[in-house]
Amino acid sequence: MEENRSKELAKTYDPKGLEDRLYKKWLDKKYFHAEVDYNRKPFTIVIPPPNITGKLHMGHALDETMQDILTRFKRMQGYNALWLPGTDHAAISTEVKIIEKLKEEGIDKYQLGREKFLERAWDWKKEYGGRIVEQLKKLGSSCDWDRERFTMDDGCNKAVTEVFVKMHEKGYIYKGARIINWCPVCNTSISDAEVVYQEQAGHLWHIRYPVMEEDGTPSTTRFLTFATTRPETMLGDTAVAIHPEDERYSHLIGKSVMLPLMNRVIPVVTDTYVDREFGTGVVKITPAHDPNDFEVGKRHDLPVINIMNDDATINENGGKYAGMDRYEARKAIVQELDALGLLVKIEDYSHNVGTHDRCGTTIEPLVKEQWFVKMEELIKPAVAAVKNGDIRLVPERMEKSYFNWTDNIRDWCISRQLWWGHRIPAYTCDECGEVTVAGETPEKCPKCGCTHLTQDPDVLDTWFSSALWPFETLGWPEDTEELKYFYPTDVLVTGYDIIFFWVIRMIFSGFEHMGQKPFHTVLFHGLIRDGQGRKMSKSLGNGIDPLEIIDKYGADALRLTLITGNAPGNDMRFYYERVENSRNFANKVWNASRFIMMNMDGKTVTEPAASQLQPVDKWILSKLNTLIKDVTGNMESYELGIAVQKVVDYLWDEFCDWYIEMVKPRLYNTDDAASQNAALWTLKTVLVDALKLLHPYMPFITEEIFCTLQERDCSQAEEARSMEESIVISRWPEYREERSFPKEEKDIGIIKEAVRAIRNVRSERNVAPSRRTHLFLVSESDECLRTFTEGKLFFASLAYANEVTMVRKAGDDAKTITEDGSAVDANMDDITKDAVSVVIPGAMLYIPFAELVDVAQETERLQKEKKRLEGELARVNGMLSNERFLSKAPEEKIAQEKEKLAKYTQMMEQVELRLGQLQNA
RNA sequence: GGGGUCUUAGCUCAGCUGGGAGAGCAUCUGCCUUACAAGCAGAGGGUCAUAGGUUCGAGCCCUAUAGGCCCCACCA
Repeated sequence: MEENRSKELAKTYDPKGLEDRLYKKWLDKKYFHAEVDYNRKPFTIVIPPPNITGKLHMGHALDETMQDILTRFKRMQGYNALWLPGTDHAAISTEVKIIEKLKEEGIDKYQLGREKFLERAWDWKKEYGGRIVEQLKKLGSSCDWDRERFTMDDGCNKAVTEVFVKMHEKGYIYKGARIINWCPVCNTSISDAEVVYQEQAGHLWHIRYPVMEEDGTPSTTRFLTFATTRPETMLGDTAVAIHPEDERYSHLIGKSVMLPLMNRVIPVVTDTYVDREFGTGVVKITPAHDPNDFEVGKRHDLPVINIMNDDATINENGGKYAGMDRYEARKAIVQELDALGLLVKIEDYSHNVGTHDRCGTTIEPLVKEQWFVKMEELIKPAVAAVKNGDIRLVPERMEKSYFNWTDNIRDWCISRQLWWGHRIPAYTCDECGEVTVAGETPEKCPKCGCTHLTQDPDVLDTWFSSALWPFETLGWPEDTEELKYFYPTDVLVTGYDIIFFWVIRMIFSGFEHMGQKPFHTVLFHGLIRDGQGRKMSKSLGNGIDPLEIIDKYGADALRLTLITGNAPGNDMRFYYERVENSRNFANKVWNASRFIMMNMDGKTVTEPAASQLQPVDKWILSKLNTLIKDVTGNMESYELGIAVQKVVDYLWDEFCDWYIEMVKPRLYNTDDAASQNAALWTLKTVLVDALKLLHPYMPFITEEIFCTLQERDCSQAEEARSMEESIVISRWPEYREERSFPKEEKDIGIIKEAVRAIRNVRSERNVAPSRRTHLFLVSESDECLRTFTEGKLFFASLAYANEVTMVRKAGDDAKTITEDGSAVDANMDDITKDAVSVVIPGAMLYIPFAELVDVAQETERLQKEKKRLEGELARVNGMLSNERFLSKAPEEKIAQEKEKLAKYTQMMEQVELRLGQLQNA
């Protein structure tokens, strides 16, 4: 202990080393671990599991910071706080990465085989799954690592199978041939949500098909012309469609046309899907390769001819084009059509092309057998829960986005032609083809009894398991205590970009499988962009690595930066300047603490009697009290940025720039032990509480100071010290009525204004260089304000209401005043003649320096002030004479306005008085 | 095409249910001051996109317009 006290604290705050040391301590002490305890209220957050392939990026950093803030806040409030971490297997993105890596080694996925491939995948998981976890720790995340989960661990696997079987039994999961989005590069189907549309320059080919004559031969004169962006799909055309009410083509209803190149006669059908205004008003119908055409085909019972292989080459249904790549075939087909005189023209055309969000490949719509989840019924409770407020989305506007999704929901394609993921528990009988869905591999086919069954090779969409995350991580489908105690969880924190992918799916899954919502609040955040407002991306190379920022500025500075300066749910730009500011704040807090510890050194600080507290002490304590109330309120309504901004402003502006300055003369220039004790106690008390308020945001620095302070504080009783061995588990400060001092708050507020006014006048007059002003109240009984600047001593007697504030120059008698510290009675008449006045809210300050007076300037100032007051008076009078305002406004507000009226009226009188005096002068 | 959102100081953004235009950074001025120059004390700078409307009163509510961004759907 002696050693600690004598050790000098570094002049600047350096987070290096310190952060890892503290994090290790927290883990060793198991502060983050939560056990079921029915005597305490739980607070639960499940982490949005980062991909095992992922590297920590700014988006994660923000997401984790917000969750950590909530968790730490609730933990300090006494909740049994559980933040449950884990990682996601991320089916497709992981598989893509592994394939890439294999390619580098010259290994082909299919040559390697499924089993070996999965071994590699698990190796990958072991290597990289741990990486992101370590990076989360760098941020200070207070996760319960003992409960870490993985979407493909045994428990989750069990949950997924259970859900699949159950939903299949209920008819919510079905297998069907549908148009799906096919990625020819990844060789898998993807869901609608994984398709991104990109504007691409392409062409519009105008093609004509000969109309069939009565005699069954193609006409050489009558054609039906249409336009297409994908001419190669004509190989699979099974009809041509027109609008039923389109008079231009009514004569062709019931007729057929000849499909060139394939020499297939296909019918002309009528369908309202056709837009008469677009192009020629004729559409070729390719049910196998276009979702709309597929629907048209169903309505008209058209054959579905698939002309494409999985790798986007033309298959045997494409006649002589079989084997060609889709784009080669396109070229060849266009050429041939041109040769046949069937190509009318080619237009440049820019249109939206669907691409795969993972690899950017243009997707091909294909008809395939896939597994789907029927959404219509499932979605209902999820919609209702948000509508009736059972689940709250923050910010509220996200509800619109949410309903936009739910209102247009389509069945969810859940099968993926991948290897890495949860394999679909469906088994096909080799003999009779019967499909059995079961939790365990069936011994024999229930239909024919054959013992040879083959499991469906496909795996499930990665979001299928993530949808179960809030309860599978708590032990479901087992009936665990954890599930009973921690479920439903409390808050889900995530980006608005995965409302559909994840949030909706978790909500309906919670209702379906648990009969209960998975969480009561969803807190959304935006994206982090670079300094130019661009999305951070690998291709742009504009990503900023959070770990680099942590290394340079510390995790606390990064966290503070991410959480401040933007509204919930809005995107934010990342600037180094802002991190610097955060780092500077950390340094400020560090130095304030250093100041306090230096002064406390070797002293026994005890709680002073209320009478020993000086007005400034009461002021800062009262302000703290208000701060506690505000911050707690803001945090409870998820206004995290606003809350911490208030703490920062309080610590920097009020505590450091005013309180510490005001208290210095007391510590350095007097011997009043009681007063010093009161000051030190106030410094310590305020610091500790403010640190606690700050701790959820800046866990490391607050812990370091908190502990150092405890160690050095020899007045602290031994048992009291052990009660709060760490700020992590310390008690959240509470509002205390006995520490509310409205009068002192008002008084010091006025003094601050007064001092500022003095500084302004001095600065404007260029009378003396403006230097730091030290001031403090001499005693509690009188309302004297003693200030000194550059060694000159001023005396101020302060009053409000009907009195005035005066600052007198301390001449030869200054010393007497200093020594006995008593108030000076000043007569108004004595000073008004040679004083400069400054109007401040609620009081008038006279600065009695003749040399400062410039009548013209002062008159101008007062006239400006008069004008402002006139405006204010007009406003307040307007309000108070308005009947509607008087009848509708709350009492408090009316009283407030009346107070203002009185105040302004009085200020006006003073201004006018002073103006008169100046005119006489 | 449907929906959302934004337009406030030079830059990036706060501004909750209408009632005194704010912060950070940048700029300028003055300070080595006994916790902190990563600091301190100040200053300048805004017709709150435009036009209407509701109101005693609008950055905030309503309508329209212009421009930016995002999401969804997607037209062959």
